[in-house]
Amino acid sequence: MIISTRGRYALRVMMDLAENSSGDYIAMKKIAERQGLPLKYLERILPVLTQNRIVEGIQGKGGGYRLTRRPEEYPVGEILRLTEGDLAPVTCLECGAEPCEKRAECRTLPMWNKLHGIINAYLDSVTIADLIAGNI
Amino acid sequence: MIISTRGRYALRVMMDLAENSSGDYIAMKKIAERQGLPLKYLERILPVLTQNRIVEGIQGKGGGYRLTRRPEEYPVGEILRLTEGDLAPVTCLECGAEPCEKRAECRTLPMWNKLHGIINAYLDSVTIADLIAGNI
DNA sequence: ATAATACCGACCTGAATGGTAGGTTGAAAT
DNA sequence: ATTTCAACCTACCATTCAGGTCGGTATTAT
Repeated sequence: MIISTRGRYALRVMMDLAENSSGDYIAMKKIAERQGLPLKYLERILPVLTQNRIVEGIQGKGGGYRLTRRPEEYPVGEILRLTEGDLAPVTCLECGAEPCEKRAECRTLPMWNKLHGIINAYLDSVTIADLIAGNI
Repeated sequence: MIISTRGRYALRVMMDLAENSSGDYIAMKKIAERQGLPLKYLERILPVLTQNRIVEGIQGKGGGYRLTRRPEEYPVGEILRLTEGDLAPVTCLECGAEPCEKRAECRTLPMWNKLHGIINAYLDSVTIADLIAGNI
């Protein structure tokens, strides 16, 4: 399994924000209720999205979250890379990984590299708008 | 990360068996030494390969393992599915998973399905012989 | 008999998942 | 000013999984 609940919940939140965008900020409590997800857990997932300007978060009464782009401008891959970390198929390809000493002669690495590329290319070809429209 | 050491080690073993096939059975101890992998751990990984006739294992002195097909007849995907379980990107798609009650209306499922297909198609297009030949 | 080998089950450690609990900060409504 | 609602933050916790290790048993050639 690659994609944990963190990434899946983040996608659900993004879709909810996209579908209920009236210009107002939307409280996470509303989204949690609508989507049937644990509020406290969502609160732990969302900071990375606000820090990366994926969504805009406003505190205080009447606050909440709002998209910063149009739904068709959010590739699914971008959301997943932020919430899940790299979508690397093997640890060797992860960003922070200490380089494997067999890297130079490794004969499986090209395969993992290509797989990594294929996965990212596909996930970046789908947008939040596509998910909503059922355009898969 | 999708692929753990189980699957990666299994591939290394298969490549080693393919490259050192003289018709004789090859002791796992030899492979562990050559590849620098923990023998005891390999012994825990291999039974699933023998049970599925991927390799043939013979006990006793002079025993060991031997491929049952030619290297070009082993798709990487087959080895990985046996050692890693499904290569499903989300738990919802795993074989033994209890069906999600939102499955019918889930709008991300088609994307996961397609991704799953893409991953399997690629990994099944590469064979052990390709890995050895650097044919990626 | 002995040595070498696959095979098998129990155990162990550390990290990650999937949360929960409780509080702090900030802004708007009263 | 006070209250209320919201994001934000830190610590904790239970369960599962990764990546092994350990010790032994069954089987076969010499």
